Amino acid sequence: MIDKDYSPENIEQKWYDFWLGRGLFKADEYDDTKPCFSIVIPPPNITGVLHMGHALNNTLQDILVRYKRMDGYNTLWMPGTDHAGIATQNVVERYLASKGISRHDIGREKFIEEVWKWREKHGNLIINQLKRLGTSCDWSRTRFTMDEGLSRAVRKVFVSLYTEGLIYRSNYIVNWCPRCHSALSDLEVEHEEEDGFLWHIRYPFADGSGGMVVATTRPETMLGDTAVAVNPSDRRYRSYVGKEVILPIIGRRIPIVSDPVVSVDFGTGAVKVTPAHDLDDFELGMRHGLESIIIMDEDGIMNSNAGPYKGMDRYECREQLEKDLGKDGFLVDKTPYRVPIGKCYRCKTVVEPYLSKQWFVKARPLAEKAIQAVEEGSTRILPEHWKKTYFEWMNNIRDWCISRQIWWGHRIPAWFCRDCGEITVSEDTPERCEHCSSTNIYQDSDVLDTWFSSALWPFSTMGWPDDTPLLKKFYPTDVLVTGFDILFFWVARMMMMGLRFMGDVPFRDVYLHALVRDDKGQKMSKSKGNIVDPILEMDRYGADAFRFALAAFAAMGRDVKISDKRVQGYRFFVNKIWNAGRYVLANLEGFDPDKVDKDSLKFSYADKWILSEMNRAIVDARDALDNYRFNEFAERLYHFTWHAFCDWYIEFSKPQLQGNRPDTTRWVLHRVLKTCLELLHPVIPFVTEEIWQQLPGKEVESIVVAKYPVKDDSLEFSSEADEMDKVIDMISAIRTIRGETGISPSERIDIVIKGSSDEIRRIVDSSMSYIKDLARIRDIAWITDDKERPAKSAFAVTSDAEIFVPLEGIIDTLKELDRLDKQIKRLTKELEIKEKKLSNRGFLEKANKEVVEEQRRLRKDLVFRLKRLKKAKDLMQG
RNA sequence: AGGCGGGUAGCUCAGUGGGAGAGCACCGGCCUUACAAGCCGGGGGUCACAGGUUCAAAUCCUGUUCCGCCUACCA
Repeated sequence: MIDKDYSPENIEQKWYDFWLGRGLFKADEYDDTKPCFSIVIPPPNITGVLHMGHALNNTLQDILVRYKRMDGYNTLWMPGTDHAGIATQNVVERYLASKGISRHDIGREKFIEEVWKWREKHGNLIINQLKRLGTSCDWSRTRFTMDEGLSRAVRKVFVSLYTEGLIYRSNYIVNWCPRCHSALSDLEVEHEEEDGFLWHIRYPFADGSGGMVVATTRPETMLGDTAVAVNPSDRRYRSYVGKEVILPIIGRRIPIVSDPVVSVDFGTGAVKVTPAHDLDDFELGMRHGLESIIIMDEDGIMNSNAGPYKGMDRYECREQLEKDLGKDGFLVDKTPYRVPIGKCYRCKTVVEPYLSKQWFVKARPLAEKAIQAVEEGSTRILPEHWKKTYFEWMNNIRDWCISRQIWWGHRIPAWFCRDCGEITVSEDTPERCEHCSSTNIYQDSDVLDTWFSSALWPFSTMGWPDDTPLLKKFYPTDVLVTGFDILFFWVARMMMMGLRFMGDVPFRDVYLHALVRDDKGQKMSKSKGNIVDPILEMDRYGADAFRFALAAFAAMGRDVKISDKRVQGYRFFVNKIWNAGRYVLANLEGFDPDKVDKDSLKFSYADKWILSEMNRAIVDARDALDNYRFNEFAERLYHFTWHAFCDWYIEFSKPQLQGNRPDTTRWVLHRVLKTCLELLHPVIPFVTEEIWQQLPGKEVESIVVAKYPVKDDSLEFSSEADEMDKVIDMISAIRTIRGETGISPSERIDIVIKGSSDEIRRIVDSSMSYIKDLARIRDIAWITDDKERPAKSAFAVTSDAEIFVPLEGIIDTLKELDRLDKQIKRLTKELEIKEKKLSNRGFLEKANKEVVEEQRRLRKDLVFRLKRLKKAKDLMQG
């Protein structure tokens, strides 16, 4: 027997340990008897702490994996973590700083050691939090992007792409974070607009004949200007092209060039050109053969090219420069302006476009196949509308800057020769330059973008570049479940790398879920203070309720809005399951389903009804999961479990257990509860296991590996189920009368029924006990003639019967008339709509026959009920 | 600038051609031995707005408007 009260903390850890102990989450690459299903986890950062995004992401994956595992698949859910270069380096630097140490104090090697130490100590936090959620990963295979095997994959990929010319090193404008001290890829920059200014600065002509005014949002960059550009079609400036201006303060003579990229109508129509500090300017500079002058260092401090501003921070320089320009009369205007700002997505520092030598991946050739794969449907992107976004980005893809000027990460396998200056790229550490054989070589100090190794995740985790049995069996994976925010960062790049190195897509489906927001739809953030902490939610309500809430809100393509209160709501559901379990178990003592001869069972109406409902729930649940409709899955089972099984069947079972076929009832209770638990297990793993373990008649050691329910045609009784629906309608109708006329629930009453057919009488007669029990009826009398209708009585009509509650003195006649009027009014309105529809010739001719038939049937029903209601009203007034 | 998503009950959202739904909140009645974390009953919506297609529109098309997000080199 299970405890009276449900408390998650008593069961969650227990069963998780049990599952791990039995190795139930393990995949078997040598098993050839089953179909396969595989997923790789989106690896969380080792610095990460479980947030709602992780919780949603992993809950959805776990639902799929548990479903497939139960459905007989050889299932691999590959777990692991990501080394998160910049983020981790930041964290460890902060930690060292608290002890008064900088990474430069201890040097690269020692620092890396410190990071590994840190990882040993803290890197498992998030993994443990995932376990708390109940995730059924094959933990024995846990990978880390910095593992030797994965590092080998990184080196191999780098070398082959380099050899093919798809990786190159070049001087280019990159997004530079002066705080992280590193280049960033385009994706790692967050764009937003801020209040700023547009400065108008006059550059005098070199020949002293006047000057021209340029507009800029970053005046300090003028120190690196090497030209002024105008649009060739701009009449105002046409004659100036070819002349020179003198750069104020610096005094450098720079040319005026013309280029179509310049907008005539922005600012003054003349733009200052700083090739070393702006992407457009750099490209313009290339076209016009302009010099690039770098004016600040890697910390954003002005260098000697900045003349008098050397040593100033870029913003300090901006202020001072503005003063100086004003003093010398060069500053013509300063107007407020919304300035687009790029910020480092890690530390929010304003990035500086910066000219430097970096490694790039030539993305376009790789993108082509990735585009094609989605076009052809080798990989499906769901929800579909993300396809367009994917294509949009892929079609306009730019080269990917992969070098980072930090220490923590995969060091670039390239060596420079001090003698000949050439580069040697090699998987293994080379002893000499492959160009001049000099031994005077040194390795590039940069590391690779973390996403470079993440891009290999679906196959590097399975042992690539070795040709492992795991790869053979489980690549490509079946589905990738991840947030849409890393569609480009990660999904697109895995597609490119998978196709290039495995010759096949990394996954058949990509299911992109939404972001988790608060209940007002706002993004969660620490500064807003609206964070919902998943660990706290699990502490309060249990992992089961928490998971169910996430699944129930995960409608495809919509944000997941969640609040503490909503999780609590589903805690009530889990509690409901718990209590249903208690009820069934209490009635199953001494019962062994294996000893029951199924053919000898004599199912009642109610039995047949719930078994048929069960079949429908099974079909719907499977259909929902097969199509990633998690919310439908959750809601469908919620409804079946609570409102079909608990609200109706368990109540039906009570009189049945007292009747003459208790064993049949037990069999049904057992069967339906077991099925409920198995259906729900993917989303509610713990409580389902706790109850399931106590059920008699288990075939396997755990619900984790129980067969996922399939529709059982031998338990399908649709016509009897329909008849039971009529009984349910009648019980509801009687309850409504009771509720609306204020008859005390404890009072048993007599009713009179006039059926519309012999059929209904037969049905009611054989369902008498249910009606009496659930509607609290003492006696049911039948009438066949309208003359027998009781005069002063409350009245209700269903599609099949009229129900009278003759309680003179107890019912208020006026109130009852009012009640009847309200119903008559409502049904009349409905009937009008039907009449209109059915008198429409176009409808009769063009609509489907079934639809017309259905409308006719509904009209007939309405006519019947209206007629009876009016009659009841007449009688009441009479 | 372009793209995408959304506007349905008081709140949060399902529903994508044929009778407007759920959960929560609200109102009324119940401690009926699985469950008061519960049971029974009830009220509540011009489906953003305007056109169009159709026998039929919350659903498809066009436009308007408001909100959110993403991409973009107008300094």
